[in-house]
Amino acid sequence: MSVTTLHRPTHRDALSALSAAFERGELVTVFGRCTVDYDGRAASSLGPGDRLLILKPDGTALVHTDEQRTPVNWQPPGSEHRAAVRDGRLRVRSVRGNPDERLDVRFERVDQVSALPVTGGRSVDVYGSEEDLRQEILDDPDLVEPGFEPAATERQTAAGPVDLFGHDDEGRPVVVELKRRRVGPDAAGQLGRYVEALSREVPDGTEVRGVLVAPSVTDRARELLAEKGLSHVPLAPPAESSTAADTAASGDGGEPTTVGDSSSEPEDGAD
Amino acid sequence: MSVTTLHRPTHRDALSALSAAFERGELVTVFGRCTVDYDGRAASSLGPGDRLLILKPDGTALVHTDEQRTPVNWQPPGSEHRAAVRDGRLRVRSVRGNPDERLDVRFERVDQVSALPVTGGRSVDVYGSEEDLRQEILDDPDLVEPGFEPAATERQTAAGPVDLFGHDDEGRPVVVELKRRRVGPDAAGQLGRYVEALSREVPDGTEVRGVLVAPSVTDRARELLAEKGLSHVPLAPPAESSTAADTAASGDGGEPTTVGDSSSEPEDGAD
DNA sequence: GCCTAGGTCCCGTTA
DNA sequence: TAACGGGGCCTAGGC
Repeated sequence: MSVTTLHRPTHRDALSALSAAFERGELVTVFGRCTVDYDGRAASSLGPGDRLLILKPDGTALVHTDEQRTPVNWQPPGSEHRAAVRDGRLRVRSVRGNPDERLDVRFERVDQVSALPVTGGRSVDVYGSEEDLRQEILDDPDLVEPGFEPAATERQTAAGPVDLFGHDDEGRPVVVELKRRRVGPDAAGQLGRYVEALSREVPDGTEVRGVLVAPSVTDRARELLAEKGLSHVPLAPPAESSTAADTAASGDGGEPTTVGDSSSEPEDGAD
Repeated sequence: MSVTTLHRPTHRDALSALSAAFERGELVTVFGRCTVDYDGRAASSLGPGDRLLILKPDGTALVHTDEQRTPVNWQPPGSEHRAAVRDGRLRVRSVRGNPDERLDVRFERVDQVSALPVTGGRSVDVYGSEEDLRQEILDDPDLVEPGFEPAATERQTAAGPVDLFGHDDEGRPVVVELKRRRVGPDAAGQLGRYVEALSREVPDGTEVRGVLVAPSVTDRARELLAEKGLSHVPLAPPAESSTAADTAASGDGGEPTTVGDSSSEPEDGAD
């Protein structure tokens, strides 16, 4: 029910702990000196070093070094973890099909094995997404342009679903592509594909307009939009969406301690 | 020099361990009941639960639950980690600028704090990348089409750098876009942009051809290619690039133990 | 610093 | 199942 940790276990003991933890549906961390080999969509191999292996009960495997947000090697959810002792070393193998992929982590030394009973919420609602931008516009269509009237979201076309479809103040069909952040040439191309597809579904001679709603666009994207006769409306998702969690900075309780890069700035409790 | 672990430490002791570990440049894991709040490019908040927090000396912060490869919350490298005890609870705050972002993890209970001295290689060479595909073609240009002659890689155009540029057996300019895996409409659009840009840099009337080299393309992508007069050459990166690490399956040493989803298959030592 | 595109992208949704 | 597009994408390489 609580955390189980083995320090410098034998490889056999580490194996036992691993197996037991997984039967309990717990998350497992293994730290020690290991090599990592991956073969699947691509292939890689990593020489000996001390790294952190994380095994999740959903089949996820992560190998982390002391740098980067991205694991140096991994296996996605749905994989099957197997552990064994081979040649006196703990070997953790994570395998999946479709595509066929295999990750092998071979420990020559195990410093720590921990079994962590994870509970509680695992999904976050994120504010500031493209969906929030859509809602913002549906609440006030004039943000796109005066007289704009939304007709459908996710309207299907031969080129795929259009974020927002409607008509302008003169009744012309308008395709709106939404982006939560600054966009490059790809977004202009995407909008262009939708406009072209819709142009073919509409009576000959009917002009279909295209509007890219995004906080900003790069120069190249702007050129592309101009070439294709598309326009850009600068608009960002709302900063907050009702629920905020910003009630800090009250009451002391201990001097903050800076860790990591020792900044030269003076420390104080604020912010 | 080795692993340091605290079990059920007080919040103050956890704080001390954290600070000490970071001064030693070690990776830190914290497991316990916590809430997580993020505010930056977007915003989110996560209610109480038992989760694994990983703090790297390069400024990376990861909050993992028992599911998914992607952390439920995080902070990219370059952030600054600070820890403090507020209202009797351990609070880890990770902040960065450009963009301004903040991650707060507040523990109401700390089950374990570990400091892990990570060493050894942290970067992998991956085989099967787009670069390997390029090399494959440079070694044998006929793979694109008989008589194809490469002239430049990363050739600059107004629309950006072209993966591979050359001429066909009749001397016509050819733009080659490389993809390591099956591609969709976006790749067709990308190639189209390059072809169009190059057409403008070339004498009037000179036809610029476009070739998409990829293992396969989706139906929609195929249609787009056809519309734009572009072609597809089915070709994948080489399966292996000299260095292989596949010498397992020799010698027993212990019965493999299946952990995780208990598969009904009989276990044996092979593969 | 921004821009551009690749990635073992991951991930959810829909046809 | 495959395909398509979003993502706090992350990350590397240029300019």
